[in-house]
Amino acid sequence: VMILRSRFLDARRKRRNFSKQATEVLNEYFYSHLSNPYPSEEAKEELAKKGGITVSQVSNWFGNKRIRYKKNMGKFQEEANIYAAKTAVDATNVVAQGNQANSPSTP
Amino acid sequence: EDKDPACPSEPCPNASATQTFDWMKVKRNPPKTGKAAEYGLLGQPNTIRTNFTTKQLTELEKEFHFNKYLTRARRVEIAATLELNETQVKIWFQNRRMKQKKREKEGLAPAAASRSTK
DNA sequence: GATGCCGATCAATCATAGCT
DNA sequence: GAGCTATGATTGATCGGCAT
Repeated sequence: VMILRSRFLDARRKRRNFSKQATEVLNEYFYSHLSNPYPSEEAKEELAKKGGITVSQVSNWFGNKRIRYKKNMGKFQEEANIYAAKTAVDATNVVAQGNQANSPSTP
Repeated sequence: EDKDPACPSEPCPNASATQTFDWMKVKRNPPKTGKAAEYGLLGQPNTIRTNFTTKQLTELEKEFHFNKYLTRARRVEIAATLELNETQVKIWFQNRRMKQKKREKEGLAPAAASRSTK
């Protein structure tokens, strides 16, 4: 039965890629928090504002990003390096003081 | 204990540079939706995501419009009628409620945004 | 102690965008 | 224009926490 498998009730039609700015903001956060890329509701709102997208879209983006990143880490290495260079903040672990603003890796 | 002091600065020539954090190792248990998985021997029965038919979705949607929450009795009834687990019906309603909430929340200020709504 | 709901997330899939 | 990959959205089901 080739029943209408078409989910002709999907809003996914007519999808539009995010702007360069939005993608930039999202990736910046993702790679600067690679140890725990789970933005809080507040952080999501902030990212949504900066990127000019909705909070749901931010959630979707992180959901997809996390899954796809761990599915094929190698594929994102290059991208990771690019963004790693332009970041420094790390709010998750809070390794106390004495951390350089150089490399994201843990001393 | 599983810290690998990879190469901090400098893109070391060693394969993957970035370390693997816990979240990357998270694995979800496969859906035990089965009930038909009783013959879980031989080939793998079906521990996969169930695909609801249009008919089932239509009925569920209809019921949802009538009641956002189900009583035990109603759930049993619907599950039997649609040939689904009680759990599947329960979960469907939970997800449906969340979807409803999400839509209401967003459908309140789609685009536009003349002045930062705050 | 079991059961339901919520909020967040996962994981697979859909459908389109975009490049070759 | 087909073919393939990248990507945003949807959704059945899981996880942890809290309430009953």
